[in-house]
Amino acid sequence: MNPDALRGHMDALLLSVLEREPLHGYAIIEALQERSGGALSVPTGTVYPALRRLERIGYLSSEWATVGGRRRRTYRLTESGRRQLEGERSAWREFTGVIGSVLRAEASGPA
Amino acid sequence: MNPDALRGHMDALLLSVLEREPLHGYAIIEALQERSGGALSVPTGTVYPALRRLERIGYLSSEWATVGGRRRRTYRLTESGRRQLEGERSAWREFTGVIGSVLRAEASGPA
DNA sequence: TATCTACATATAGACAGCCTACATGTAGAC
DNA sequence: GTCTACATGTAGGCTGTCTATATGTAGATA
Repeated sequence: MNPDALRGHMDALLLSVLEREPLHGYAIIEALQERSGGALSVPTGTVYPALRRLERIGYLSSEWATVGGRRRRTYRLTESGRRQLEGERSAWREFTGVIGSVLRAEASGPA
Repeated sequence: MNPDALRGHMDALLLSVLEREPLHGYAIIEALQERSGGALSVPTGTVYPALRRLERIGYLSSEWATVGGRRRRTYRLTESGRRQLEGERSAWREFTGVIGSVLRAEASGPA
């Protein structure tokens, strides 16, 4: 998967994976991998800064927890983040529709 | 349309629009707009450098023409570009499949 | 005990590509 | 004379993803 292709869609992925339940960064990476059938390997250097950015914007909130001696920062969707996720979903549908319409235009041409 | 979303898909759009026939930059911009139902307004500062990049890579070739007193640089797909377009199309299908699978995962969760 | 792997977070700096803004020029309409 | 459409191009900004690196715990295994 070309990294550049993810540009602008990372937010949607992260918000989406947090829709069901709060998760910490490491678990988010695993969840993305799992949900994508192994196709998405998002590096930590992408995920952690992105989560902080989303928190700064107000789409996520976080709190520290210690589990088994290890420190985790658990992120949770805010109300604003939940609304944003809806927006991301419809933006995704529009995006795929638009690009798809260009890519699918038959080589034979219109009437 | 969020500009960042186009990242990494510009090549596919440009190659696709040139599949049918050679076009010059200005006409490519109009074709993108038309094929997308008006949704895609790609600025010249994006298109012209991208076309040059694609030519440098070898996916496009170009030649100057003068029509009605105006100079045009007409771009045409090379054989390599045609193969690349096939690759871009399958990459697009994979991309939408992967992102879609993450975004569509039901909030109710698996068994 | 030492070492390795999985778990867990974080930052600095590189990199790439899309964008805004600007520059330049012709043709034709009004 | 001015305005719009046509037509190409570059410089520099911006931003987000990536690579590489740093740090540290827990548990398995030799």
